[in-house]
Amino acid sequence: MAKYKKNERQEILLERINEDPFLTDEKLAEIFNVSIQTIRLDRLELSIPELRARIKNVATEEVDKIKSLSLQEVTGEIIDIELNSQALSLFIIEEGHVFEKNEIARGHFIFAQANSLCVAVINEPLALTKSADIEFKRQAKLHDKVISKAVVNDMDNNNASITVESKVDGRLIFKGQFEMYYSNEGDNNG
Amino acid sequence: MAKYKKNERQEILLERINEDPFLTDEKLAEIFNVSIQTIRLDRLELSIPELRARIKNVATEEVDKIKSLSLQEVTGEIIDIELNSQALSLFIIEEGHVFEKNEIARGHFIFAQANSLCVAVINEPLALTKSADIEFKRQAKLHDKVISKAVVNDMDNNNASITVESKVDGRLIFKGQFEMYYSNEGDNNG
DNA sequence: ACTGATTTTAGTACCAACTACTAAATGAGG
DNA sequence: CCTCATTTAGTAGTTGGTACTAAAATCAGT
Repeated sequence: MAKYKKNERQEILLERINEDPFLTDEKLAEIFNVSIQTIRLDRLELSIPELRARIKNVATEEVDKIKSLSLQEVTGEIIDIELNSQALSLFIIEEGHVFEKNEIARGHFIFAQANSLCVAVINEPLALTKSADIEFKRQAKLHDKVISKAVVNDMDNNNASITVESKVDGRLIFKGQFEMYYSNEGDNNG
Repeated sequence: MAKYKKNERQEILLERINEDPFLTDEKLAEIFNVSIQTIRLDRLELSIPELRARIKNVATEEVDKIKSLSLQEVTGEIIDIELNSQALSLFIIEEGHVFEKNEIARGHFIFAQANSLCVAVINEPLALTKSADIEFKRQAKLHDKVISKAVVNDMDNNNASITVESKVDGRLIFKGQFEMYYSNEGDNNG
């Protein structure tokens, strides 16, 4: 139970609280075998907020994450659109979109961006994907900015044919040919 | 500022706290134009925990949600697998997977299930989707149980050809032909 | 209008987990 | 031994409550 020096203790304290933000000063005092006051002094010096504030931070952060996830109804941000003609979207690959081990984007997000764009470019209340021919040309990695471009080739008889190309740094990573069904009845998309 | 009756107030209280768990009794008292004691009585009757407990729940629960999201590396639960041959997975359509307005599953989740299954069935450290031909036969709706079956047609020269069929209640909703690249180097999938 | 029950307020004591502050005790180095 | 840094102790005050008692207000039925 050798006590740490101030420096050491504060370093480890930071780590510990990072690992588990739910530790009270009391427990931390036990862990480091010092008084509560010392822990409080440490937190003050390191400007680590108190337990409740930490918990609240965790809670609000996670709430934000959930919100941003439900925003993913349309994957990617539409940056230019000419209805029934063509559209452009940007999708930034974040932690949630990649495989942990190799940081390669999961294919379905790339697909989702393209698919969402197809739905968006069609100016009708109902738009469903009927079929698609897709090709993954190269991998997208964490933090890549994927630009997707959809071009409507033709639209008639409630069917639209759309070509999508997705690029990272100008290099093609994905290409897809989408056949969509649309209708002015119904209320939404798919 | 007509005051609600007890029943009404408690119903709305529940909703309010569900929407925003960060409301103190004090603020709730203001909102409903009643005393703090009344709010506390209400919470007691409805067994709604106090603010701090609520926040803590959000913090811990949402951490779990994030974890379950990373579990979605494989979308759907694999229920049977014969490596390099065939596999079966179940994917239950939940709130997060559908368009709010019409409760139709977003296509990319259906695609993701199929794609993940292809990755899983290949018993190699690296498996990437090269291309796919897919067809959405009919819509999947909220709470549907989608059963996906992948059959490996052939594997050679680091390329696998896989057919996937997804069904709800025995009816085909999705069919896809996947061409995968695999390798025993690298460490993961895509 | 009166009564009895229901609902709402008020008020007190207590709790956890603190902050902010003062002050005393303990170390460690020169 | 003296001194400065570090640690500990202790007090008062805060937030957002619980648990409890009791009074006041409101409502419902006769």
